Amino acid sequence: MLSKKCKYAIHALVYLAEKYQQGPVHISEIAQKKHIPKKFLEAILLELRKSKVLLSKKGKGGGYYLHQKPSDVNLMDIIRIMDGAIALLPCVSLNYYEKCDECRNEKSCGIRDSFIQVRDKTLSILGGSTLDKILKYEKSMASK
Amino acid sequence: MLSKKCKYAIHALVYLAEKYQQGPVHISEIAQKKHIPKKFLEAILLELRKSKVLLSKKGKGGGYYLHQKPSDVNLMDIIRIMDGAIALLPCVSLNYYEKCDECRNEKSCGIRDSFIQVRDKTLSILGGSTLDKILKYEKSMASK
DNA sequence: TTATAAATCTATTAATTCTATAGATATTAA
DNA sequence: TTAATATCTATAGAATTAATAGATTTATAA
Repeated sequence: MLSKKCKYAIHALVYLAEKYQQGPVHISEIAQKKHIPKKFLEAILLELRKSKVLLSKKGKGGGYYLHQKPSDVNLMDIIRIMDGAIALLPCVSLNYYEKCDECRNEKSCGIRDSFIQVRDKTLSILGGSTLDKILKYEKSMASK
Repeated sequence: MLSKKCKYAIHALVYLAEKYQQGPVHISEIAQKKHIPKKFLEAILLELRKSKVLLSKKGKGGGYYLHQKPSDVNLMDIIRIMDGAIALLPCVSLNYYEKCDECRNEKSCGIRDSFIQVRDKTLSILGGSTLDKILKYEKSMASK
């Protein structure tokens, strides 16, 4: 399961993709529209800014906005920033690998093999899920 | 990420699949061979017994053993028993569904769509990963 | 120059979950 | 009757998650 923090981050980013190139958006606006606790969202957006996903402008008329085009931001990257590993086992993670105590010979571990498959499929789907595709999907479904 | 409890459960079950039809196996033996804290493993095996995955025999010469053939036990079922939902979002889970506060119209949510794909691929891979296949894989790799 | 509105930073906390352990009890086989 | 085993109840420390509070900094506009 993704953490709430991560889920909030995704929703906030989809909202900012909708407002892409329309100037900075207030935290309060996002919090209200997406039903996210404001103070919590504050910390989330700050984290996304530090990871170069967002840019911000302080002071009056300030707010947050996307650093890149919506087509350059995907769910895989967001989840890794907010929650860390995507793989279901540490010994199978590409970015957050940790050795497993249970098996001596990693290569012959039949458990790993299944989770490597899950990891690769998941990365492929999430890596292809960009903010613009998510928006397009929502607009195509809204008319139905 | 799977919990350690779940990972321990999988390793223990693979071990019991190896000893299938060779009588009950002691907790201590599994704990030692798989490097799992004994008392923790105790709770895990008890949970698997209550879920009908294992059977047990008390007293001298007792222990735990598989209730079904190794080909009838798969990772999907084990993970659901130990950790609950497999889906990455509650609003996309088949067995542990929960409504999402962030989106009004679930059907038109572009985020859900991606996670439904991840869920289905994951279930398909894990559902097909049975204990006997895991064992076969290990034996085929051990000779290399 | 000043007032205001916004992000930023530091700290804290409540709740929950995870991981693990301790000790008493029940059961079975020899 | 004894020893070996699972079973049950309770507990607890650690880590993580989710959320809040309040002070500070920065930028804009009047």
